[in-house]
Amino acid sequence: MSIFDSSKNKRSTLIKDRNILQTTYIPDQLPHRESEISSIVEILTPALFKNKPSNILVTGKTGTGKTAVVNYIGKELKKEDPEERNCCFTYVNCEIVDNTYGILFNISNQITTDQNKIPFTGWSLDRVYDTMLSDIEKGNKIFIIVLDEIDRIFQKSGDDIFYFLTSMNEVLKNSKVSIIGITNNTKFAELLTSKIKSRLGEEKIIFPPYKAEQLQNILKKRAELAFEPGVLEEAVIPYCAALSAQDSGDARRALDLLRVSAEVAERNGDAMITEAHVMSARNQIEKDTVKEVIETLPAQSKIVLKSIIEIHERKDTTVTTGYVYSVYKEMCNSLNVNASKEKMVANIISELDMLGIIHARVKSFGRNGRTREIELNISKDIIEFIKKDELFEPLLKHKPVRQTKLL
DNA sequence: AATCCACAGGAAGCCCGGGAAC
DNA sequence: GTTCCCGGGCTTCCTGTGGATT
Repeated sequence: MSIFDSSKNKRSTLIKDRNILQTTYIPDQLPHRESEISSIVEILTPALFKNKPSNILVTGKTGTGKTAVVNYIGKELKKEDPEERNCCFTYVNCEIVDNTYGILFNISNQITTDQNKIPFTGWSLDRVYDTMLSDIEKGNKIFIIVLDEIDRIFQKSGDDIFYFLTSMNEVLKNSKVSIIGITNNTKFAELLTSKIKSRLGEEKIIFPPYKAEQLQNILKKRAELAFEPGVLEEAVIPYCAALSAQDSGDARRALDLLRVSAEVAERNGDAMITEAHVMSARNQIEKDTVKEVIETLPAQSKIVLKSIIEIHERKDTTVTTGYVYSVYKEMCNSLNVNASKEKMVANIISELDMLGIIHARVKSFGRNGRTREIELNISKDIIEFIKKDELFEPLLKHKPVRQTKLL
């Protein structure tokens, strides 16, 4: 008898292969990205003949298939040149490693085959540069280096790595280096110095967001592989696609929606996935993201939010900035936290508004001044969720103690 | 039309912690 | 270890504003 038994027995009857619905899965075909693929392939083809392709900057919003397309091309490139005689494809995600050393370490360890690898830490950057340079030279081929989420490095470590990587070719004789930068920040190019901008962005490929019908095709392809036949109600995929297209055109989110819908159906023990499941999946996803946003809010913001909730529950008055501030100050007192000034609280209120947690609009009350009228924009169970935050535990504990004292 | 309330919202300065340079 | 510098959080200061009231 194992604690997993009962759960194991009611294992999925709907989903055949869960992996396919994960966002990390790279499919064999990437529908509606044919033109992007062929432009990148065209740019990269010289690499197969040991000529240096132009550097490419790939931009587009999240979930438009940038990473998938580039990795797919990488896979195909390897098929064309299985022994990596003429070109070698290297992928680094800069979100995970975001300092210059880490990136060089990562690239060079993918490139070098032999023993003298760069250690995880300890060398000076110059030595890493030199080692890498000679490794690349020794390779005697074209190195295509993909830097995903390229804007991350820039934020943390500036642009010296770009400078290094792009200027390598001036020194190299046998080998050459091409860079493919991927970013979802459309303004990324503007942040770079003009010299690097022109080097890095020799070619620019922009990935537009998917339209509803394109999302539909993508989902359909995945669903055929992932689900048992006949478990999807006909309207489910169009519905998922429409919802996602109207939000963002983000294929990742569309897939998440489909996957969570299936999970909801499974948990209910239903034999088919229906529109209703999609609806509740959507609610759940939204709730989860809101929860996460709230959970990661700084303490001050949480206290402001809690103040707003408290006033809101008094029901008798409208919530205004001044009112919030007075409640906020009291609460800081009882929590033993030092309170910020009015302006700060006003800023936090604006922030909460931008996050969509509250709805604040400026309204004039005539002689009674001009201030923001604040409404909550979250559901009841999320309000309960905030109240349970560990930050406010002292408040819960204090009240009963005081009461017993009074008695 | 003028007044006045209770802030909004922008600019500038202060302070503190962390990392780099010495 | 000390100093310097930088960035970001926060405060201070200031001007602006819509509309009920006078």
